[in-house]
Amino acid sequence: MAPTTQTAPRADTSARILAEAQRLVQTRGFNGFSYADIAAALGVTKASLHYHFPSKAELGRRLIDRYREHFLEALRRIDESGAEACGRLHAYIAIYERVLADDRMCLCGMLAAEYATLPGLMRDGLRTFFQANEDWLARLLAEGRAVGELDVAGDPREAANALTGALEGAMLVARAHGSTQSFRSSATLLIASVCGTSPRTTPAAPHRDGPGP
Amino acid sequence: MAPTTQTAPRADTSARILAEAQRLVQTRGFNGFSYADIAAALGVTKASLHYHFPSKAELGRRLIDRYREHFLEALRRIDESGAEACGRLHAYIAIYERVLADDRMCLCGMLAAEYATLPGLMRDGLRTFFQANEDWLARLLAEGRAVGELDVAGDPREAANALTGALEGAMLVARAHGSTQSFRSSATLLIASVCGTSPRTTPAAPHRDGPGP
DNA sequence: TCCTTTTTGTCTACTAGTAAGTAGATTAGA
DNA sequence: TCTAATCTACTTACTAGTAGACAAAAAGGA
Repeated sequence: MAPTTQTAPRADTSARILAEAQRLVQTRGFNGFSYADIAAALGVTKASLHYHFPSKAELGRRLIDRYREHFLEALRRIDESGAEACGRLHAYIAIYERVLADDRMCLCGMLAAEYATLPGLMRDGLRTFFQANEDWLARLLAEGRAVGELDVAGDPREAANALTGALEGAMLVARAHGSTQSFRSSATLLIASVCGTSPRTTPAAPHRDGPGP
Repeated sequence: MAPTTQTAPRADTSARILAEAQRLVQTRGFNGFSYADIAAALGVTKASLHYHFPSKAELGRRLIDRYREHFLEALRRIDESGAEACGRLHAYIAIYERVLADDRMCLCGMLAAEYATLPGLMRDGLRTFFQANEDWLARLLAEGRAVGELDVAGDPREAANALTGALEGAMLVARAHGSTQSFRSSATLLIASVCGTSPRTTPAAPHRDGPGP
């Protein structure tokens, strides 16, 4: 294997593996990279990766769980911002926008495409992510409608599901299109469809603590 | 290789390869299957596949081109149906619905996720597909708005782009969700957002001549 | 403090299996 | 007899995953 000089063990290897693996999944898909790719990027051997994450399936599951936790943290921050429904919706969409600005697809959106080829553990994790995501969004829509701020027809859960799908799809085609602008204009239209007036609060400040969500 | 008894050459092998390859891309992604999978499903050898499609990249490109042609044919049929804008929009969405009913993702939506890993030839084909798709849809939206039938705000091209993305994304999450209903309710909301009243014509009859689009 | 033991993380060197792709013989039909 | 289509048998490269040696640090005991 490549590195012939023995490097000192470093405590953050697990974290570095996760970060690089997440980047690879978000840009190339779970079937689009190998342990060798991670190893090369990090300057370690494949065996070392297997020490930290025995199988690719376990690594994948960890990535999903971590992504969901980061995502839910971001949602919690939005809740705590005290913004009105429309501002919170803008902040929600800004999360997606930051992912795309980094030339990435949503981790779980990418994995959703590969769903049929994923190990069972990962499939369960995916469903949990989308469920939690849509739960939060449905609550936001319901509250926004209750105070007369948002225009949501029918079941908020269905609207949340549609909005999630629309955002994931907007990222998908924007990446093939090679234009972030494509996503931005789609997002604007989606916002306008539920949020007639312009937001009364600015979106939450973009946080950049880690690689995701 | 598996088949030891020499089978008689059959003229439709190319077509059978394309059909099976398309099914595999739509269910597993371009990186989620191999020539061996197609060979096994068809009872031929890998070498035989390479005779018809020298490389996987060429096979992929052929799949995209064919898919686009079938798709545009379907759009032409909708145009020729003489339905009003709202009915044509329903028929357009019915195309996606039929793909999903077959437990498949849109071929190009799937490939869009894998975009970064695709050979150049395939990337070009993908962009052409989305361009043609959105061109048609933008024209429909513009016409529908001109006759006062559709409620489209802003540039019809941007609305078409957003709608395409929303439908692709709705398929994506519906597949992970395991429920066709998820797609259907999203589609209903999307239609309602531009097409206030119910359609005055029934959607075009589902054609089933081939494997796609 | 010095010495031993254990733990942690890494490496080299391998396995078995699969990937795409090729060379060349063989068959069947026009 | 020629050509299209198929087969057998292979190559090279990569896949996930493993066994076991090694080094450094941490922990514990005298």
